[in-house]
Amino acid sequence: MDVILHPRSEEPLYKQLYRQILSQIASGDLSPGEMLPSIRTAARYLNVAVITVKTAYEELEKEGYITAVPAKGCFVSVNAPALVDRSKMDVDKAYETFLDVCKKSGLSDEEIVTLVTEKIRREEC
Amino acid sequence: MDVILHPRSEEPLYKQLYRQILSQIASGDLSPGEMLPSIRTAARYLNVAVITVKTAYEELEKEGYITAVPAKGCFVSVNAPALVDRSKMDVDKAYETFLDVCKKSGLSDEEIVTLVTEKIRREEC
DNA sequence: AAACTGTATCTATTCGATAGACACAGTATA
DNA sequence: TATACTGTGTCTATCGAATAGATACAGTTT
Repeated sequence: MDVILHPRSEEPLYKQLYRQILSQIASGDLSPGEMLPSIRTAARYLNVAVITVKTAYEELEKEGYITAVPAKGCFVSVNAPALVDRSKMDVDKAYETFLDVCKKSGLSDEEIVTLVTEKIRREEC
Repeated sequence: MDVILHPRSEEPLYKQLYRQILSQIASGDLSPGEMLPSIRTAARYLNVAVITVKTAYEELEKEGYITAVPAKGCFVSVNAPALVDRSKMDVDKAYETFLDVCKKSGLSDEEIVTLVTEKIRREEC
Protein backbone atom coordinates (compact mmCIF):
# COMPACT_ATOMS: atom_id res chain seq x y z
CA MET A 1 0.00 0.00 0.00
CA ASP A 2 1.61 3.13 -1.28
CA VAL A 3 0.32 5.58 1.27
CA ILE A 4 2.06 7.73 3.84
CA LEU A 5 0.16 9.48 6.62
CA HIS A 6 1.43 12.36 8.67
CA PRO A 7 -0.17 12.22 12.12
CA ARG A 8 0.92 15.74 13.00
CA SER A 9 -0.49 17.28 9.88
CA GLU A 10 -3.32 19.76 10.09
CA GLU A 11 -5.15 17.59 7.61
CA PRO A 12 -7.12 14.76 9.23
CA LEU A 13 -5.76 11.27 8.72
CA TYR A 14 -8.82 10.08 6.87
CA LYS A 15 -8.57 12.97 4.44
CA GLN A 16 -4.93 12.29 3.72
CA LEU A 17 -5.83 8.72 2.97
CA TYR A 18 -8.81 9.72 0.88
CA ARG A 19 -6.75 12.07 -1.28
CA GLN A 20 -3.91 9.65 -1.83
CA ILE A 21 -6.20 6.84 -2.88
CA LEU A 22 -8.13 9.14 -5.17
CA SER A 23 -4.87 10.31 -6.65
CA GLN A 24 -3.86 6.71 -7.31
CA ILE A 25 -7.16 6.04 -9.01
CA ALA A 26 -6.71 9.13 -11.13
CA SER A 27 -3.20 8.14 -12.14
CA GLY A 28 -4.25 4.62 -13.00
CA ASP A 29 -2.11 3.25 -10.23
CA LEU A 30 -5.29 1.64 -9.00
CA SER A 31 -7.31 0.05 -11.79
CA PRO A 32 -11.08 -0.37 -12.06
CA GLY A 33 -12.16 -3.64 -10.49
CA GLU A 34 -9.04 -3.85 -8.39
CA MET A 35 -9.53 -4.68 -4.75
CA LEU A 36 -8.32 -2.17 -2.23
CA PRO A 37 -6.52 -3.27 0.92
CA SER A 38 -9.14 -4.34 3.42
CA ILE A 39 -10.09 -1.78 6.01
CA ARG A 40 -8.41 -3.81 8.72
CA THR A 41 -5.26 -4.49 6.73
CA ALA A 42 -4.92 -0.83 5.84
CA ALA A 43 -5.57 0.23 9.42
CA ARG A 44 -2.94 -2.15 10.72
CA TYR A 45 -0.44 -1.13 8.07
CA LEU A 46 -1.00 2.58 8.61
CA ASN A 47 -1.22 2.32 12.38
CA VAL A 48 -4.59 3.99 12.59
CA ALA A 49 -8.03 2.99 13.79
CA VAL A 50 -10.42 1.00 11.63
CA ILE A 51 -12.85 3.89 11.59
CA THR A 52 -10.25 6.17 10.06
CA VAL A 53 -9.86 3.96 7.00
CA LYS A 54 -13.58 3.32 7.00
CA THR A 55 -14.30 7.05 6.84
CA ALA A 56 -11.91 7.53 3.93
CA TYR A 57 -13.39 4.58 2.03
CA GLU A 58 -16.90 5.73 2.84
CA GLU A 59 -16.22 9.12 1.30
CA LEU A 60 -14.78 7.49 -1.81
CA GLU A 61 -17.81 5.23 -2.05
CA LYS A 62 -20.26 8.07 -1.58
CA GLU A 63 -18.72 9.72 -4.61
CA GLY A 64 -18.77 6.55 -6.66
CA TYR A 65 -15.03 5.93 -6.91
CA ILE A 66 -15.13 2.62 -5.07
CA THR A 67 -17.72 0.05 -4.11
CA ALA A 68 -17.83 -1.69 -0.74
CA VAL A 69 -19.16 -5.23 -0.60
CA PRO A 70 -19.81 -6.52 2.91
CA ALA A 71 -17.75 -9.55 3.79
CA LYS A 72 -15.99 -9.28 0.43
CA GLY A 73 -13.97 -6.14 0.16
CA CYS A 74 -13.75 -2.71 -1.41
CA PHE A 75 -13.20 -2.39 -5.14
CA VAL A 76 -12.36 0.41 -7.51
CA SER A 77 -15.48 1.20 -9.51
CA VAL A 78 -15.43 0.45 -13.21
CA ASN A 79 -16.51 3.97 -13.97
CA ALA A 80 -14.03 5.60 -11.59
CA PRO A 81 -11.83 6.98 -14.40
CA ALA A 82 -14.85 8.63 -15.98
CA LEU A 83 -15.67 10.20 -12.64
CA VAL A 84 -12.13 11.49 -12.34
CA ASP A 85 -12.33 13.07 -15.77
CA ARG A 86 -15.69 14.56 -14.99
CA SER A 87 -14.48 16.00 -11.71
CA LYS A 88 -11.59 17.64 -13.51
CA MET A 89 -14.05 19.20 -15.91
CA ASP A 90 -16.25 20.25 -13.03
CA VAL A 91 -13.36 22.00 -11.36
CA ASP A 92 -12.54 23.82 -14.56
CA LYS A 93 -16.13 24.82 -15.11
CA ALA A 94 -16.60 25.98 -11.53
CA TYR A 95 -13.40 27.95 -11.80
CA GLU A 96 -14.52 29.66 -15.00
CA THR A 97 -17.81 30.65 -13.40
CA PHE A 98 -16.07 31.91 -10.31
CA LEU A 99 -13.58 33.90 -12.37
CA ASP A 100 -16.35 35.40 -14.44
CA VAL A 101 -18.22 36.67 -11.43
CA CYS A 102 -15.05 38.06 -9.91
CA LYS A 103 -14.21 39.97 -13.06
CA LYS A 104 -17.73 41.33 -13.28
CA SER A 105 -17.36 42.57 -9.73
CA GLY A 106 -14.29 44.48 -10.77
CA LEU A 107 -11.78 42.36 -8.92
CA SER A 108 -8.27 42.36 -10.30
CA ASP A 109 -6.28 39.16 -10.79
CA GLU A 110 -4.26 39.98 -7.76
CA GLU A 111 -7.35 40.56 -5.69
CA ILE A 112 -8.77 37.24 -6.78
CA VAL A 113 -5.68 35.35 -5.69
CA THR A 114 -5.69 37.25 -2.41
CA LEU A 115 -9.37 36.54 -1.90
CA VAL A 116 -8.96 32.81 -2.40
CA THR A 117 -5.84 32.66 -0.29
CA GLU A 118 -7.48 34.57 2.53
CA LYS A 119 -10.64 32.52 2.45
CA ILE A 120 -8.72 29.26 2.45
CA ARG A 121 -6.48 30.45 5.23
CA ARG A 122 -9.43 31.55 7.30
CA GLU A 123 -11.13 28.25 6.67
CA GLU A 124 -8.06 26.41 7.86
CA CYS A 125 -7.73 28.35 11.11
CA MET B 1 -32.84 50.08 16.98
CA ASP B 2 -34.91 48.05 14.61
CA VAL B 3 -33.44 44.63 15.28
CA ILE B 4 -34.93 41.44 16.65
CA LEU B 5 -32.77 38.54 17.77
CA HIS B 6 -33.93 34.98 18.26
CA PRO B 7 -31.78 33.33 20.95
CA ARG B 8 -32.98 29.84 20.10
CA SER B 9 -32.25 30.16 16.42
CA GLU B 10 -29.63 27.96 14.78
CA GLU B 11 -28.05 31.14 13.50
CA PRO B 12 -25.63 32.72 15.96
CA LEU B 13 -26.74 35.97 17.57
CA TYR B 14 -23.92 37.98 16.07
CA LYS B 15 -24.81 36.77 12.57
CA GLN B 16 -28.44 37.67 12.99
CA LEU B 17 -27.37 41.13 14.02
CA TYR B 18 -24.85 41.35 11.18
CA ARG B 19 -27.44 40.43 8.58
CA GLN B 20 -30.09 42.77 9.86
CA ILE B 21 -27.76 45.74 9.97
CA LEU B 22 -26.42 44.95 6.51
CA SER B 23 -29.96 44.70 5.28
CA GLN B 24 -30.72 48.11 6.73
CA ILE B 25 -27.68 49.58 5.04
CA ALA B 26 -28.73 48.01 1.77
CA SER B 27 -32.27 49.35 2.06
CA GLY B 28 -31.06 52.83 2.92
CA ASP B 29 -32.63 52.57 6.34
CA LEU B 30 -29.16 53.34 7.62
CA SER B 31 -27.49 56.15 5.72
CA PRO B 32 -23.80 56.71 5.03
CA GLY B 33 -22.18 58.67 7.82
CA GLU B 34 -24.92 57.78 10.26
CA MET B 35 -23.83 56.60 13.66
CA LEU B 36 -24.84 53.15 14.74
CA PRO B 37 -26.01 52.46 18.27
CA SER B 38 -22.95 52.11 20.47
CA ILE B 39 -21.82 48.59 21.17
CA ARG B 40 -22.90 48.90 24.77
CA THR B 41 -26.24 50.48 24.00
CA ALA B 42 -27.03 47.81 21.46
CA ALA B 43 -25.91 45.06 23.81
CA ARG B 44 -28.10 46.39 26.60
CA TYR B 45 -31.07 46.87 24.29
CA LEU B 46 -30.74 43.42 22.75
CA ASN B 47 -29.92 41.70 26.02
CA VAL B 48 -26.70 40.19 24.73
CA ALA B 49 -23.04 40.47 25.65
CA VAL B 50 -20.89 43.30 24.42
CA ILE B 51 -18.74 40.90 22.46
CA THR B 52 -21.72 39.71 20.49
CA VAL B 53 -22.40 43.16 19.12
CA LYS B 54 -18.68 43.74 18.76
CA THR B 55 -18.32 40.63 16.61
CA ALA B 56 -21.16 41.69 14.34
CA TYR B 57 -19.74 45.21 13.97
CA GLU B 58 -16.26 43.82 13.42
CA GLU B 59 -17.46 41.71 10.54
CA LEU B 60 -19.23 44.68 9.01
CA GLU B 61 -16.11 46.76 9.39
CA LYS B 62 -13.85 44.11 7.90
CA GLU B 63 -16.01 44.23 4.81
CA GLY B 64 -16.00 48.00 4.66
CA TYR B 65 -19.63 48.65 5.46
CA ILE B 66 -18.97 50.54 8.66
CA THR B 67 -16.06 52.28 10.33
CA ALA B 68 -15.29 52.03 14.02
CA VAL B 69 -13.66 55.00 15.72
CA PRO B 70 -12.37 54.30 19.24
CA ALA B 71 -14.01 56.43 21.88
CA LYS B 72 -16.29 57.93 19.23
CA GLY B 73 -18.56 55.36 17.75
CA CYS B 74 -19.32 53.23 14.72
CA PHE B 75 -20.45 54.86 11.52
CA VAL B 76 -21.88 53.68 8.25
CA SER B 77 -19.19 54.05 5.60
CA VAL B 78 -19.74 56.58 2.87
CA ASN B 79 -19.09 53.94 0.24
CA ALA B 80 -21.26 51.31 1.89
CA PRO B 81 -24.02 51.51 -0.71
CA ALA B 82 -21.49 50.97 -3.48
CA LEU B 83 -20.26 47.89 -1.69
CA VAL B 84 -23.78 46.60 -1.41
CA ASP B 85 -24.41 47.26 -5.07
CA ARG B 86 -21.32 45.49 -6.13
CA SER B 87 -22.35 41.90 -6.46
CA LYS B 88 -20.29 40.74 -3.57
CA MET B 89 -22.88 38.18 -2.69
CA ASP B 90 -22.39 36.65 -6.11
CA VAL B 91 -18.66 36.38 -5.61
CA ASP B 92 -19.14 34.63 -2.34
CA LYS B 93 -21.65 32.27 -3.83
CA ALA B 94 -19.48 31.48 -6.83
CA TYR B 95 -16.56 30.91 -4.53
CA GLU B 96 -18.52 28.51 -2.36
CA THR B 97 -19.55 26.53 -5.41
CA PHE B 98 -16.03 26.45 -6.72
CA LEU B 99 -14.65 25.37 -3.36
CA ASP B 100 -17.25 22.65 -3.08
CA VAL B 101 -16.36 21.16 -6.43
CA CYS B 102 -12.65 21.30 -5.62
CA LYS B 103 -13.16 19.52 -2.32
CA LYS B 104 -15.29 16.88 -3.96
CA SER B 105 -12.50 16.31 -6.43
CA GLY B 106 -10.18 15.58 -3.55
CA LEU B 107 -8.12 18.71 -3.84
CA SER B 108 -6.43 19.87 -0.67
CA ASP B 109 -6.53 23.50 0.42
CA GLU B 110 -2.99 23.94 -0.72
CA GLU B 111 -3.74 22.48 -4.11
CA ILE B 112 -6.69 24.82 -4.56
CA VAL B 113 -4.57 27.88 -3.89
CA THR B 114 -1.94 26.57 -6.29
CA LEU B 115 -4.55 25.84 -8.94
CA VAL B 116 -6.01 29.34 -8.81
CA THR B 117 -2.60 30.98 -8.70
CA GLU B 118 -1.40 28.97 -11.68
CA LYS B 119 -4.51 29.62 -13.73
CA ILE B 120 -4.41 33.35 -13.04
CA ARG B 121 -0.73 33.53 -13.84
CA ARG B 122 -1.22 31.67 -17.09
CA GLU B 123 -4.12 33.90 -18.05
CA GLU B 124 -2.02 37.00 -17.54
CA CYS B 125 0.69 35.90 -19.98
C1' DA C 1 -13.80 -23.65 12.86
C1' DA C 2 -10.75 -20.06 11.74
C1' DA C 3 -9.68 -16.10 9.38
C1' DC C 4 -11.11 -12.95 6.87
C1' DT C 5 -14.60 -9.11 5.00
C1' DG C 6 -17.47 -4.51 5.84
C1' DT C 7 -20.50 -2.34 9.49
C1' DA C 8 -22.20 -0.28 13.81
C1' DT C 9 -21.71 1.75 18.19
C1' DC C 10 -19.86 3.66 22.22
C1' DT C 11 -16.49 6.65 23.87
C1' DA C 12 -12.72 10.13 24.40
C1' DT C 13 -10.41 14.05 22.90
C1' DT C 14 -9.71 18.12 20.70
C1' DC C 15 -10.81 22.45 18.80
C1' DG C 16 -13.37 26.21 16.97
C1' DA C 17 -17.48 29.03 17.46
C1' DT C 18 -20.16 31.55 20.37
C1' DA C 19 -20.91 34.52 23.97
C1' DG C 20 -20.74 36.14 28.92
C1' DA C 21 -18.21 39.28 32.26
C1' DC C 22 -15.09 42.63 33.14
C1' DA C 23 -11.05 45.59 32.91
C1' DC C 24 -8.58 49.17 30.02
C1' DA C 25 -7.83 53.48 27.46
C1' DG C 26 -9.40 57.33 25.12
C1' DT C 27 -13.11 61.15 24.36
C1' DA C 28 -16.90 64.23 25.38
C1' DT C 29 -19.37 67.16 28.35
C1' DA C 30 -21.30 69.22 32.25
C1' DT D 1 -11.98 67.53 36.69
C1' DA D 2 -15.51 64.07 37.48
C1' DT D 3 -18.75 61.37 34.98
C1' DA D 4 -20.44 58.99 31.45
C1' DC D 5 -19.80 57.66 27.48
C1' DT D 6 -16.96 55.38 23.30
C1' DG D 7 -14.37 51.07 21.13
C1' DT D 8 -10.96 47.42 22.52
C1' DG D 9 -8.74 43.41 24.74
C1' DT D 10 -8.72 39.44 27.67
C1' DC D 11 -10.10 35.69 30.43
C1' DT D 12 -13.41 32.23 30.80
C1' DA D 13 -17.31 28.90 30.05
C1' DT D 14 -20.09 26.18 27.18
C1' DC D 15 -21.47 23.71 23.41
C1' DG D 16 -21.10 20.88 19.34
C1' DA D 17 -18.88 19.00 15.39
C1' DA D 18 -14.88 16.57 13.74
C1' DT D 19 -11.74 13.13 14.44
C1' DA D 20 -10.34 8.82 15.79
C1' DG D 21 -9.67 4.89 19.16
C1' DA D 22 -11.60 0.33 20.79
C1' DT D 23 -14.59 -3.21 20.36
C1' DA D 24 -18.51 -5.96 19.11
C1' DC D 25 -21.55 -7.73 15.27
C1' DA D 26 -22.80 -10.20 10.99
C1' DG D 27 -21.72 -12.26 6.82
C1' DT D 28 -18.24 -14.89 3.52
C1' DT D 29 -14.46 -17.75 2.36
C1' DT D 30 -11.43 -21.61 2.83
